[in-house]
Amino acid sequence: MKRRPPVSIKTVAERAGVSPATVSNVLNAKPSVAPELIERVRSVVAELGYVTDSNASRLRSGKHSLAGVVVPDLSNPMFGTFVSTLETLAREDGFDLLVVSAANDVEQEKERLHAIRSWRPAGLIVIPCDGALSDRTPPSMHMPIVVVDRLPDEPDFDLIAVNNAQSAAAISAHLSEQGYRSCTVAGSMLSISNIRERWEGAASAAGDMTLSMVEVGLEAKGIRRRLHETLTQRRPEALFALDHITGLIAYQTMTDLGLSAPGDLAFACFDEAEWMRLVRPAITTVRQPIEEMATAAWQQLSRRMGGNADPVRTLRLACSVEVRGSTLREGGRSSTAA
Amino acid sequence: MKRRPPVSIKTVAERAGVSPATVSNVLNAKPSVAPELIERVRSVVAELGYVTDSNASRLRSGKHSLAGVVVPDLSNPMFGTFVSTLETLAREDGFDLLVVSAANDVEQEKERLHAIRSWRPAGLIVIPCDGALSDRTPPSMHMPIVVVDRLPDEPDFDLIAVNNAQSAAAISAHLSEQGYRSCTVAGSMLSISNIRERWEGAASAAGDMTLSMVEVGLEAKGIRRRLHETLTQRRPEALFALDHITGLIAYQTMTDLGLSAPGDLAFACFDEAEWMRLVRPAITTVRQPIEEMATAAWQQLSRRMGGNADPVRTLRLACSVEVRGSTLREGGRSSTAA
DNA sequence: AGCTTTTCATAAAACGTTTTACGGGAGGCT
DNA sequence: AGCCTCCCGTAAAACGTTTTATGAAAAGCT
Repeated sequence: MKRRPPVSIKTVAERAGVSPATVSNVLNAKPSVAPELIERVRSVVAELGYVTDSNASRLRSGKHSLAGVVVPDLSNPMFGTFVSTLETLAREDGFDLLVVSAANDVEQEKERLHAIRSWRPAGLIVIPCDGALSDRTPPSMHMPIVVVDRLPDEPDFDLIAVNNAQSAAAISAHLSEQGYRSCTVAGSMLSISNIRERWEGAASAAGDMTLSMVEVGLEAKGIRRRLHETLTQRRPEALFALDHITGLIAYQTMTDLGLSAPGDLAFACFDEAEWMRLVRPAITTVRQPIEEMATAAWQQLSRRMGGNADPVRTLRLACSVEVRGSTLREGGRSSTAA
Repeated sequence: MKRRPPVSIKTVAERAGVSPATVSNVLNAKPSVAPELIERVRSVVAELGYVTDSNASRLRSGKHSLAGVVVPDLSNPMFGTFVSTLETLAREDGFDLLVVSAANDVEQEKERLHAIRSWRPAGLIVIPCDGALSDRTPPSMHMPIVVVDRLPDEPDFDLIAVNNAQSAAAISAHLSEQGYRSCTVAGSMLSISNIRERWEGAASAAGDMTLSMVEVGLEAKGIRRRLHETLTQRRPEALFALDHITGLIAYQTMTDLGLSAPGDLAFACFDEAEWMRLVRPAITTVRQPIEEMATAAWQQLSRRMGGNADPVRTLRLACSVEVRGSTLREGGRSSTAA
């Protein structure tokens, strides 16, 4: 725990008997430095373990190498995977990532969105808690922003999302086709655009299956209560959870009540987690292409940071619908469709 | 996408008709600024949406408000939860977090550990890929570092970990007590300290149950192959997975082979994930206190960043052992113990 | 009024870089 | 020899802040 004086470019310069400018030139591989000096500087850098201060560098050169990522909740493995993928891509382009998670709280999201500006990132990738993003991005925030997964209220941003409506419709159609006559659709909140889109999609393809929607909120306790009510009071023939958390708690609640799929009721979930393939019977799901979303988001942000000023663009990726035992009426075989 | 000129403290100063120094004084709540000026500056700041540049601020003041976090893999929900918890704590203390994940790769970890220095964080919290951390932290890296979860090779760092050996011993003892005569213990790699500790703990309490260890590696394909071999060639009476990934793939493999616990063999896992309570029978696990680890890590780092120079300290937290159906011989009831 | 003290705003320096502009020396040409 | 390039290294300015030192005006005192 020695308190050595910090080593700066000056320290290196002195020790190598050159000027700071020369050290800078060596480190940034500028032409016109004598080979001998390059060598000398390099060795001093290695010896001292000197690393350029990115902040000072950015300050002078204006070249940023930091990008910000805002997700609703890092403890959700979907977002973890998203960030993880993003990070690999960013590093390839020489960027570091400042990651903040908003704990599913709109207030915190606002605060973090503000705080992150103080680091002057070159751009932002945001999965907003809900749609009201423009409130939280003052006009003075003039850096490229790519929004992912959830539609912002105003179409001022590039957007990467999935085809929520079609995918939900596929599940709905499948359930109807299997002969279920009633289905409860459960999702956190309709104010979140992807939940809304999924509900609308499901509704559009229900055929003569009667559909009802229940909003369960974001907090575990409340979700559990609402689902318990739903399953005990007038149990539907099918249950379709519109997001991961709701699906998880729905399955727990079913288990607690001694209900199993598809015997007591069919069960499907938008968003796929590992365990959904592990339980028996396995659960019918819609799997989102997380890695592809991350890749598309980074590419788009990359372009924007590079100065591209094309009109704002929306990209919808396709999910895969995985039909498994939890929704099959008879002992039919599971299949996969787009 | 307008390219406004960036707004700096000077812009604010001009517009408010004061000097930059005054603006700084207002923003940092220094005494001796006339109330009227405070008001004037505040309103211009709000109007322009000005946010202090943390980098420039740090450069001059030497006060850092950034801390680094290095985890092996963000797509692992345990680490996601860890980072998420950490972030809340950090924000409370006015810190932002630079999060990097090493994709379980020692080379990448080294590279990131190097790269992160360029941001001059005030301190680092690291969950290393393996033990050989000191290679990767050159002496010139003189900032406080708290290591979490895995012992570094040299005890130069503060450490927060769990009582791996005792907890694994508890599982081992439980299995032995239930009358299983042979148990295969599967873990990624013994070179990772917590896996090693768990194996040693398990071995210490096996009683007359014969134990054998199989190292499966970190990569899904290899893990699957090794476990498949183990379960088909000379199937033990019990299987104890020493980490989350191994546990997940072990369970998948069992399912694929049509084996179920505890009938065909008992199954237990170190590390608990949601699904382990959802499958039937539920799985016996050791649950690590992730949030507590994060809290302890931040507290310790906080102290160090505050200048505390006490001798390096190791903290071991207790896990809870959750005995469930997957290891119970008879139709016994599940119980919980420390 | 004349003095001291207090109050409060500012100019300028500094932080660690990169960049621009300059200059000294070596070599090539007439 | 004189001149013009070219090569290569450096001094100094600049980036956006905070801090230190300075000084002007206001207030308090006899």
